[in-house]
Parts: sequence; structure tokens; C-alpha cells
Amino acid sequence: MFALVDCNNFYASCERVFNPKLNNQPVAILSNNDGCVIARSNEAKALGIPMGAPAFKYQKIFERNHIHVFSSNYALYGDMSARVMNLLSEFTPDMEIYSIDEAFLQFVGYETHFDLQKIGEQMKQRVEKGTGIPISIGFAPTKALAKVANRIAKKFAQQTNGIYVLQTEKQRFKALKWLKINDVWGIGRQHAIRLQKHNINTAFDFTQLPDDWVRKHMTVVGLRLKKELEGKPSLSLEEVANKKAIATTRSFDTQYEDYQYIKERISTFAISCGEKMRKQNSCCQVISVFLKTNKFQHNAAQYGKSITIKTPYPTNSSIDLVKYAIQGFDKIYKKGYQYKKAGVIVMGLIPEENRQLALFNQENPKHSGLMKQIDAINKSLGNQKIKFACQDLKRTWKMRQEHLSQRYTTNINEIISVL
DNA sequence: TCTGGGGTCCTAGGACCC
DNA sequence: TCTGGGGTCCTAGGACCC
Repeated sequence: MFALVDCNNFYASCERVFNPKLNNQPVAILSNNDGCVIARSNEAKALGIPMGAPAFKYQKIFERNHIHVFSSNYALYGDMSARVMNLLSEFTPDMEIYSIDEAFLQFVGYETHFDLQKIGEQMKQRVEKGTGIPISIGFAPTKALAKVANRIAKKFAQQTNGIYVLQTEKQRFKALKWLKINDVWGIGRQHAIRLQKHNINTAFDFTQLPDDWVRKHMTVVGLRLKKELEGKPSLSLEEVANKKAIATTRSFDTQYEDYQYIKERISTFAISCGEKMRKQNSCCQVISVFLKTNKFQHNAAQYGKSITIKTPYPTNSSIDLVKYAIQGFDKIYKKGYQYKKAGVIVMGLIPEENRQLALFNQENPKHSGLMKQIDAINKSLGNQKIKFACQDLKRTWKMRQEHLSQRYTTNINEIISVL
């Protein structure tokens, strides 16, 4: 059996742990740059704040309804997530951290020997007592059905108390007939539209389609999903943690045309990718750079391009990354456009220790030691203490974060105080 | 004025190999 | 008349997730 554990309104719950006044109050969390709403408490959902709502359009509604608005505080959410995951891992060695607020747990052989409902109650208690974060749990024979069970646990929290075990065929039929097709995990907007055209309106309808049709229109991904919903496990637990691609991309505070400005941003993004790679001991073999104008500015000239560059040898040296990123940038930058967003993505990641050496092109052997020192200093003295000369040394680029809460759990100066 | 960021997987098609 | 067969690797683009 699989369990899908999901933190309820995770970001909003994190804010509430350290600010109990927010309990039973509407809370909304904004994306980077305070752009749009990416998380809502139940109260905020009830007030009709949709996911992805642009903050500036909803300003009045926030005020009128006394909605507590926060900027994203990833230092806090990331740390709280690690605590939740840590507690969950006490219950089984087989765990896949699926996202910042979700994990799949596998219980092999438990169904005959243990009462899953009881285990669920223990997990819930442990996490809520240990972190203050409320969770919902769905148990089922496959991952996709565990997702369904979790949805039921949450939707009917009054009856389920946040835990639902989906085990019998009767339960499965009932659940699939209840679940709308566009709410199925793995069915996005495009597929939902096509399926609805064919009069497929529930998860159950979907499982009645012929395999060939699903395979043809939705590839093996769709077919696997169908099997999963039928109760035949087709997705396994994926415990490996290392990422296959790493990205640093940002929207700018406003539009920029200036070559030097954007070049500095690209350099900083490349350096950030280097830091992230070194953290997981990876090197990249490919680096990709993109930039684009503001797609919402309909009367302005639009331009967007990306370019992919192979590095001559696998690297995670910020010095090299900046060099190749700028080479790419020079090729795609065009004068005369108002740029709003850019990014650097590194791909083809391989473990640092077994990289293939090149015959003629070698990484400067001094880089690796240098990077280690820079990382160590930045870690102990604060991020960005050491910058590269290609970065803006005077101005510190800042995201708009007007409603940021404290880093209660990761910074000693911002620890909660009791008066 | 203001509209996020970071991921995964799959397929088709082209270039290339023997 | 008939012009092979079996691969790999890479990339762009599309779908999806949180």
C-alpha cells in the first residue's frame, strides 16, 4: 500500500505556526516579487481568491476582507518541510519526497498485519505535535489512487478526520465515479478538454476507455495512469534525490533593454546555478540561457529566445558557467527590446566524482578549491558576501517582498519572541 | 506600475554509426 | 521490378506536476 501525505495549505500553515493570530483568518501567500497568489488558507479560498490571482488586481479584495497577505518565505517553508519529512520517515524506510509539501510512503506487507487507519492517526499526531503543521493522508494500492484517497480525506475532513484508506473494489468504484476528470492527478488542461469532448467526465469514465485510444492520444504516460486508477501499480516509489536539471530564472522588477544590466543578471543566475550544483555534488554538461520580453505588454514588440551550449568538459565552476552563459547571451541578445525575464538552466547533470575528463580542454584545477572556499565563506558569513567582479557590487538586486515574515527557524536573530 | 519559479517525462525527427 | 536493417544520441516541443 502507498500513502500520500500532504500538508494542508502548507505555506499558510507555516505562517500560522509562528503567528497563531492567523488561525481561522484568511491568509494568502504571494509568489516571488509579490506577483500572484500561490497559496491560500481555506478561509481565503472561501472568499473566492483563485490560485494564481495577480496580486495587484486583488489589492482591494485583500483589504476589504482583511486577508493576511505574505510574501513567499522559502527559508521558513523549506525548513518546516524538512522537519515534516523527517518525522514521516520514522514510519517507513520507503519514502519519496514528491514536493515541498507532499510525500509518498510505501508500506510493504503492512495491509495484512497492521491497521493503516491507526498508522495514519499516529502519523498525523506525530507531525502535528512535532511541527504544528496539519496533514491529510490517503492510503491506496497505487500512487494515483493514493492521490485520490488523499483528496477524499481532505474534501470530507469532517467524516474522515483527514485520513482515508481506499482498499476495496467497492471503494475504488465509488471514488472514481465521484472524481471529476480534470481533478485527476496527471490530467492537465489539454487532456481534460479532449476527454470531455469525448464525454469522459469522471475518473471512472477514463478507466473505461480502450488502452489503444489512451496510448495513442496520451502516450504511455496516460496509459500508466489508467492502469494505476484500475488498481494495477505502474508507478514505483522514486527515492533518488538528485536533480537532473537546475534552473535560476527571474522576472525583473521592471523592463530592461540595457545590455550591461541584463548581462549582470545572467552572470548572477549562472553563479547561482553553480552554487546549487555544488550543493548536490553535480557537474553540468550543458547550459541553457533564455531571455524574453513582457508577454502581458500587448502593444510592445515581443521577442524571446533561448540557446543551449555544450560545455567542453563537465563543470560546476561559477567562473566557467558565467563564461559560457555570457557567450550564449551574446548570441541571443537583441537591441531594442524591453526585457522582463531571463534565466539560466544547467542540464546533463552528472555526479562530480565520476565525470569524464576531456583530452585537451581541462578545467582549471584551481577552480574547485576556490569554489569550495567561496561556498564556505558565503555559508558562514552570509549569502553574497563574496561576489564575482561581473556581478553588480553596489546594488543588491532584490525581489519585491513587502510582506515577508521572519525566518523563525533558520536565523537566530529572527527567532520567535515571547513577550 | 504590478502577472512566479522550478521541476519531470515522453515523442518525433534528424544526424549519425556499422 | 526490386535500392537494408538495426541501432544510438540529441534536440525541440509538448504535456504534466507542485
